[in-house]
Amino acid sequence: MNKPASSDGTVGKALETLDMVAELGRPVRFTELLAMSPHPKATLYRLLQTLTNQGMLAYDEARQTYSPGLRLVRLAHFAWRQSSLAPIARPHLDALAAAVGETVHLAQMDRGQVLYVDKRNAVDPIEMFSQAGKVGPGYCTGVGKAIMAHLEGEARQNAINQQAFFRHTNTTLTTTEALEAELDEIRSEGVAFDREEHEPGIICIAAPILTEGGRVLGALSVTTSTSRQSLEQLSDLRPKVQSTAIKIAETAEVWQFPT
Amino acid sequence: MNKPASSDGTVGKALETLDMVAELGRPVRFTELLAMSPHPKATLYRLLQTLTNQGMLAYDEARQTYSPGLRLVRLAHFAWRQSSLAPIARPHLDALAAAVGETVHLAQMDRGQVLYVDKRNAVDPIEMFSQAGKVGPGYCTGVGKAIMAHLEGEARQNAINQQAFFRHTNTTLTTTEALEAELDEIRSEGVAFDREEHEPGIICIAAPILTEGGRVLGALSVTTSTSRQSLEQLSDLRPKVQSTAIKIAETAEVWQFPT
DNA sequence: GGAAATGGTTTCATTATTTGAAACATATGT
DNA sequence: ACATATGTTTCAAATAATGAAACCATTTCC
Repeated sequence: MNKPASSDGTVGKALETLDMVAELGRPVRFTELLAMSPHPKATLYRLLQTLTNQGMLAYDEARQTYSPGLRLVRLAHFAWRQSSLAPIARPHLDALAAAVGETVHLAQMDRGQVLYVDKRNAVDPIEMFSQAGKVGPGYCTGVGKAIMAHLEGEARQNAINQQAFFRHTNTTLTTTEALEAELDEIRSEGVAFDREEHEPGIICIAAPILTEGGRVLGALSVTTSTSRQSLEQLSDLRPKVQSTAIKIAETAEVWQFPT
Repeated sequence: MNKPASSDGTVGKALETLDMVAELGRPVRFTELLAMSPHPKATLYRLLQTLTNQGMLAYDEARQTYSPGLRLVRLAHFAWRQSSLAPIARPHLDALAAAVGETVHLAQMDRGQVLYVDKRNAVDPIEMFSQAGKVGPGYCTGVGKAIMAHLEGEARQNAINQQAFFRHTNTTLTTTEALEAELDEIRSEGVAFDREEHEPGIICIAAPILTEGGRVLGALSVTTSTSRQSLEQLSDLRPKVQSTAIKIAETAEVWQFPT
C-alpha cells in the first residue's frame, strides 16, 4: 500500500500526466516524460496513448512529441463562459480600464494559484496572446493576496500551504507568518497592494470580489510600473477599484454565479 | 463483451462525462446527467467525484450542480499557445482584418467539427475563450469545407462521416454526395464559399492553410452579411484571403508547427 | 559493416481498481 | 408521519491497469 502523492485512480494519473505535458509549454518526447513521471515505461506509454486518442494530447508523428491537444481549448471555452467571472465582469472591466488607463486583471483562485481569467491592456488594442488561462503565484500578487485574505479557516490554510514562497524580489513575503499578517491587514483594509513583490518595478492595487455573504469569488487589480505611478498614486484609485469589484459582485449575485 | 461507442477505459469514460457536462453549457444536476449517461448511478457518481477532485469539474454545493472547472482554462492556455495556429497567425490575421474591415475567423478541425481558434471582429476587440474554443459544424461553414476539401482518403471520409447534415437553411448541403462534390470543387478552386448554408444572410469566403507538402493545417475566412456585401464582392477578396493563408502556412513551416 | 545503444511498442500473468445492484441516507413535499 | 425524489455508500464479482521483460526499429559508434 503506497500513497502516490494524491490521485484518483487512473483518471488522476492521466490528468497529472496531462498537466506535466501542458506545463512544460513545449513539445516533449516520451523519454523526457518518462524521466519525470513516477510511472513505469509501459504505464506511461498507455496513459499517453489514451490521452492522445481522446484529443487531450496531440502527438506529432514526425517529431515524436506530445503537446496539449485542441480538445482542451474547446472544453475551456465552456468553462470560461460558465465558471469564470469574465463574462459577468466584462462591462465593468471595460469601464475601469477606460477610466484608469492602466492594465486591469481579473483573477480567480485555482488550487492555490492565481488564474487570470480576463485582462484589459490600456495602450495596445490587446495583447491577444491569451492572458486568460495564465497562472501566477498567490502569495506575491495583489489579486492572490486579495483573494486569500477573504478565505476562511481551512480554505485559507490550504491556500497558504500551497504557496511556494520563492523570493522574487527583496519585498517578496517569504514566510507563512509574514503572509498571514499581511492577509489580516488586507482584510481589514479592504484592498491589497503588490509592492514590487513579484517583479521589480511592478506594483498594483487589488480588490476582492465578495458576495453578500462574504464569500470571495475572485479579485481584480490595476497594475502599473513604478516609473509611471507611485504606490500613493495607485492607492488613489481605490474607490474606482473597489466600486468596480462591488458592481461585479452584484452582477454575479443576480446571475446566480456559483460560489 | 459490449462496445460502449468508443472509449479508453476509465479515462475515456471520465472524459466523455466531462464533455457531457461541458457541452450542456449550463450547470447540471446529477440526475439529469444520469439520464443521458450510459453508466449506472454509482459509477457516474464516482466519475463526477473524481473529475471534481481534479478540478476538471466545479461542483456548486448550494445548487448541487456541476459545471466545467477552471483547471480546463489553465490547461487550454497551453494548448492554445502550442497546438493552435493562433499565435503564429496573429499578425497576418490582424493585417487581413484591417484590410478588409470584416470579421475574420481562424479555424482548425477537431474531431469532425470546426474549432475556432482566433477571430478578429471589425468592431469590438476579442475576449479570449469567448470566441476561441467555439465549435461549429464542418459541412456548412466556409472554414469547415475548406479544410475538409484538403483532407486525403481516410481522414476525409472520417470527417465527412462525422457530419450531422442538419438543414439550417435551404442552401445547406444535406447529403454526403453533395458535400463531396462541393469539396472537389473547392479543392480545384482553391477557396470555399459559405452561401448562407449555416445562417440566412451570412456568407463567407474561406481559404485552406496548406503546408508545402499539401497537408491542411486549418483555414481562415472573411465573413459578412448579404446586406453588406454580395457573394461577388466577397470573391474579390480572394487574393487577400489566399495570400494571408499562404503567409500563415509559411510562418507555420518556419516555426515547425506540428502537422 | 557490424555491434551497441537508444527510443518506442507489445506481451501476459499478476494485482488493483472499477463496477453496479441494492441498501442506506437525506432532504422535499403532502 | 408518510411518500418521493435525490444523493451516497457497500461489497462481492467483473474488469481494467500494471510493470518486468521481451521485442522491434532506428540511430550512433567503433
